[in-house]
Amino acid sequence: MEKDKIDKKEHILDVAEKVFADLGYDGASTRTISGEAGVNMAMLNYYFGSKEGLFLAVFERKINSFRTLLQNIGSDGSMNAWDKLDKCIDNYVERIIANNCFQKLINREVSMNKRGDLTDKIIEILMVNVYEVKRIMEEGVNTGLFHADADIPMVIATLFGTKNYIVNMPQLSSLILGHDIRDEKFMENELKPRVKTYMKRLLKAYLVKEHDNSK
Amino acid sequence: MEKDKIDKKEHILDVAEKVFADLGYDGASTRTISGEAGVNMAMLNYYFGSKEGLFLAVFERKINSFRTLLQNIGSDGSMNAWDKLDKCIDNYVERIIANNCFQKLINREVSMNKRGDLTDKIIEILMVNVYEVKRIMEEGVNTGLFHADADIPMVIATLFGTKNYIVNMPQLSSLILGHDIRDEKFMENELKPRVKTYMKRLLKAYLVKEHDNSK
DNA sequence: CAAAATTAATCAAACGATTGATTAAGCGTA
DNA sequence: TACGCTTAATCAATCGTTTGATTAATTTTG
Repeated sequence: MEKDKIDKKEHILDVAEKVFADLGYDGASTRTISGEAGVNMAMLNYYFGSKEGLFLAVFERKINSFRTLLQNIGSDGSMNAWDKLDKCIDNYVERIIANNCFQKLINREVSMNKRGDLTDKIIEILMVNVYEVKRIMEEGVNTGLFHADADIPMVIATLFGTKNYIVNMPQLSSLILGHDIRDEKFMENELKPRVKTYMKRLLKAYLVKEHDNSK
Repeated sequence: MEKDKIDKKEHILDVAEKVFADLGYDGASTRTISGEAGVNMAMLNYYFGSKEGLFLAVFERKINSFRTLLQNIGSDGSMNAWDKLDKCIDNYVERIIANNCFQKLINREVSMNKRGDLTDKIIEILMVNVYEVKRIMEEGVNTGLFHADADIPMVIATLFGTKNYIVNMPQLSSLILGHDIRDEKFMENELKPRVKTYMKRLLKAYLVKEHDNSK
């Protein structure tokens, strides 16, 4: 049936995403990917032209689904900046941890300076989300809800950096947290709510007006 | 002069560090490294045994100087947990931003899942520093200085994650911060003090006892 | 001290293994 | 049969590493 054709390509992309994330672009050989996917090596070139073509296909498939990630929480008039920030955190924790393989891929690729055209595209898309968060935080400052001296750009670095650290260095954060974070159940039932709660408390403590931010 | 002989190994390590940082472990071939260093290919194996040995030599040279630094802070009886935390932040910001190439290299390799022996060694070394910071924070909790409900492992993820984010994704953080962070002057005169101040305020706001951490 | 013996450093060349990619033959279905 | 899919076999290139020979430096010996 023609369905198998489509599903096989998707299956290859699924496997390739994971292998690329685990081993890096150079470390992931076409033989490893095809072997893991249970298909003949030549199928990769047949479907995607080349290794780089496969890599790009992995990216474009995911990136398209990422485009609408933060669906304009900022423009929702029924929420104040605190609620919006909470919603951002919730959405991000859910999304990032669910796609942690791809997240590792993104970070490795961006941290690598080569392959500039692809990197530029990734950054451009990532910035859409960054600006959305930034806009919400600045709204909080402007409406007087957040601390006036808050360093918003740095808060963004903390928000994204903390979750990146957990996702990108699972061996390290597993040791720190005392559990293997690659365990699905622990991830879903404990880590996700824990990260959400922590991030909200952390940012709230810093952004709240009452505390002294000038020391 | 006989100095050249000793300096040659150091020179190879210098070049290897840069090439590894630019291209990654897999991407950096022994031919590229030896070529860039202006030495014969066989010298890498002659001096360091293997490519992996060279990589570990690069790694250990950098990490060793930092290891004792944190340990001295933790065991200093004249400081309380707040002072120690401040000092940790100062040292880390100075150190990591000054060695951002090396930091990118570390993160890229640790984020990989396979190649166990090499990654395990790196993690083992990194954990020494992590545990030292963790010990200081737990001291703050146990002595009643820090908030009892503070999520220390997550705070560590924030501490390291925020800095990693800035260093690893310079293109992104440059856009967020509004300046090119690869500009030496901006980095030294503005970014470093800014990150220090921010990290101290952020962690203090979260760790301080007075604020409500239970919402 | 000078000649001889030993060690260390360096090199070009080549090793076997693996890389990404291509080929031509075979397969199943319409 | 004809066409899209799949396969094993094979390609040249590159990988990390090893080799044997050569030179430079050091030590030992007479």
